[in-house]
Amino acid sequence: MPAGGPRPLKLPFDPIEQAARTWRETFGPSSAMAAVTSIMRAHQILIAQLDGLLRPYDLTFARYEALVLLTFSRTGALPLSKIGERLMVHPTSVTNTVDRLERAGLVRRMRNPKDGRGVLAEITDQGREVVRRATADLMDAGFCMGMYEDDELGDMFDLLRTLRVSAGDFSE
Amino acid sequence: MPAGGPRPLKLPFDPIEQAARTWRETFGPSSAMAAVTSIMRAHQILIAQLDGLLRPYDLTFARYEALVLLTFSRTGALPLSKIGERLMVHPTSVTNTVDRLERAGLVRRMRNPKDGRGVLAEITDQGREVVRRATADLMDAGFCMGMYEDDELGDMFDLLRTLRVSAGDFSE
DNA sequence: CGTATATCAGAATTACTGATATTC
DNA sequence: CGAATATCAGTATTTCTGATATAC
Repeated sequence: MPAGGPRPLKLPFDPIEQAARTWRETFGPSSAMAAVTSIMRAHQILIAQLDGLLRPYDLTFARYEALVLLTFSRTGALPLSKIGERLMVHPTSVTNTVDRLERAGLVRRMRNPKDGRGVLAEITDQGREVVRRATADLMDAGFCMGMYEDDELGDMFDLLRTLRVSAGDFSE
Repeated sequence: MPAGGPRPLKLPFDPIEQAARTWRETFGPSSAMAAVTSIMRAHQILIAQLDGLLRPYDLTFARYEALVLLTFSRTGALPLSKIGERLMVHPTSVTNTVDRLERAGLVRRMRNPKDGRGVLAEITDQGREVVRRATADLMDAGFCMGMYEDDELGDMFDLLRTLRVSAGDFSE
């Protein structure tokens, strides 16, 4: 489990900024490299903190996202294929995630009455309760983004949206 | 190896934006959640594309970063502890990374003459050549950030810097 | 028949928790 | 002696590559 998190290092300088400086001298323009490295590090920080918050519920952020997705569905159940599509994870990862949630009693596998090939994952009452409590904790923690103003969060979403569009995540 | 990458899904809508809408109705304000989810997805996209570009060199982005760090050092050699500090990865991950690079002949382990406890990783001539070629490829691909203007990349770096400062990565 | 849906086996990456030998 | 530096064993998570059984 991606646990405790990268302990604070408290370097006396910004390591990414310094690398960017050296980079510029060696290879040339470096703003793309600095931005990419920043995203990598931001992801690492957030995963560590979010997984830490979710550990009391024996959830990772990935499993939490799947549970939330089921909560949002009309009937509390979705085909595994749809889960993979929405969360953009590999089919085998969906199987894995649902295995783990099922073992914990948070979801239940069912035949898909609409499609004999398919399987539905349905959230249980216990699953709904866990999502409720985990979400309360995450929101109390401001999703680990409490250092930002609301408009900055909007700016970040807008900026990253360009990348997601280019990757072909969705049209329009 | 984090291979090929998440294939484009071409949903007819933005799944993160839609989740944010539902989220707002169910739990409340959602800009932090949308920003976090965007960072997660951006990381996933970038890792897949960068690792894809580096696969011909049998490198992952993590191993590439370590190699670049050595390139930037005065003597081409650094203590493993320093590598872990700069790249902000776990000591066991450094050992792992250096193992892999050493097996590929890109770095060489040496005693640290300044500290009998320590080990230096020194980049080899072959390692320098691989970095040179891999970097050329990455720069040709604009680090997979070619959809952004330079000022947008700067904005992104500045925005994410706030998160890194809050996480205690560095002071000032 | 060809495609889609899961699942399984097997492999790789990354990282965390201890525990340990060595050296400062 | 206490702290730092790797390393090792073991575990967890996630993902990818086939291969496969089932059903559309």
